[in-house]
Amino acid sequence: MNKDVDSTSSLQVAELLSRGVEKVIPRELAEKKLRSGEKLRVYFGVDPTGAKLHLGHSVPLRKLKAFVDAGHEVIFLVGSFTAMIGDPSGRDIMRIPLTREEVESNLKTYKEQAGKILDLSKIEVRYNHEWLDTLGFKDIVDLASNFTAQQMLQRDMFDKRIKEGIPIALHEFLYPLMVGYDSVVLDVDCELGGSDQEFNMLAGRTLQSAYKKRDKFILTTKLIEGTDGRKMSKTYNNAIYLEDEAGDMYGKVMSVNDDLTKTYLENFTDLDMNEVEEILKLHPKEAKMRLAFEITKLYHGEEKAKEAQENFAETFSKGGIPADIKIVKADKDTPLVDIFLEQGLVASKTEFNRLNDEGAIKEIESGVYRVGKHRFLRIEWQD
RNA sequence: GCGUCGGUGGCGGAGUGGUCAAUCGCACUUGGCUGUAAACCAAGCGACUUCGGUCUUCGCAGGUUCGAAUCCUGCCCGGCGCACCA
Repeated sequence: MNKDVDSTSSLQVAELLSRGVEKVIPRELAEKKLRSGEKLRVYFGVDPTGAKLHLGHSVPLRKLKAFVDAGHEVIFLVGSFTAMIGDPSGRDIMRIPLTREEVESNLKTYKEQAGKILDLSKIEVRYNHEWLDTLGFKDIVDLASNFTAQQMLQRDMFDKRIKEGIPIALHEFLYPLMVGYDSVVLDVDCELGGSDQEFNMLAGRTLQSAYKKRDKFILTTKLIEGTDGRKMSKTYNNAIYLEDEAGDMYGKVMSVNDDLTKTYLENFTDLDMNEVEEILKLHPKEAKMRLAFEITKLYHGEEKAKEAQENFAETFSKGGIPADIKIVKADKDTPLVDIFLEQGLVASKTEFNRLNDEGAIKEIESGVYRVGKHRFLRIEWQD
């Protein structure tokens, strides 16, 4: 049952602490704990906010998996209580608190997505409302006494908000206390999180050592750029989602800046770093195709990934017709505009006319239309 | 509560009675060049149109005016200051 931890070789420790990792605080403690050969208690906390997970989210999840694979005791903490409050980190406006019902439905979605990376059944799942629900005011005051107003105000986003006159609600200061208290209850050796969680995790470290005398180290994972080089985020429309179809996923990776191929290989695939180096010696396009293949394979399996690759080559390199092209039947008297509009290929008739003027609408073979780069439709005309 | 400033298109941010479907930047779309990369060049970016125009937009609701995003009234929302420390 209690199998030996097999991550004690320096090489494995180095990989655990470097790949996809932004910071390890404090480093010496992390190395000492990992080298000791003991099974560590590690946790990763997430507020189920209902977001669609993208590759950026996969970095900490994959790191968590690495800890599971190395034989450590891993806890997946659901911020069932904290999600109702909202994390101010990285936010320039106040977050709207969620209801418990929303949290529950979000969690379901989250688990489905995270399940693509992690086998959640192998992990202990906890919910922080278990202990945060019942905390009294006295306990909170006590927790708060471990921090100063200055520490809170120094945080970037608060500083920024003050300068820009955007409100900071008082409860937003409480968030780090709450997630910090999670550490106290769970009493762990290590906490994982995105780099935006550094402050919160450090607060947990302070509290845990004050209350439990166990010193944990924290490990933050890197923030990876999206397809256009900016931070991967829904708002920038540059994210590759875990739920993207194989073809889509492959295509999106192909549209990423060449400069990011290495970063993506390192952080989004399981390939050995030596192999990564080999791949990078290829022509940039070849390297990226390999990257797209590997990522697609991870989420859709080898077969789908191959199909996606072949389809991509056929459609875009040769200018052919995609294998999964949408087919509609239409009366031969129906104007093209109406069909396109109905099928969502264009947003309005005006847009249709505009695209048409620009030469963006082409009939690449009888009945097969291509709008712009990646909108296709096959129409079967009926008499 | 009082005072004060402000709410404009995905975002930032002009405009302060007509020439405003609304300058500009970013984002986005499309064409060119390509490797569906980047960079670069060009065009577009409310809807409908018989391409002449027409219609709906500038927090919400009314009003003034030949005419309002622009003026007035009321309402809603937000910032800041004051009210405690002084």
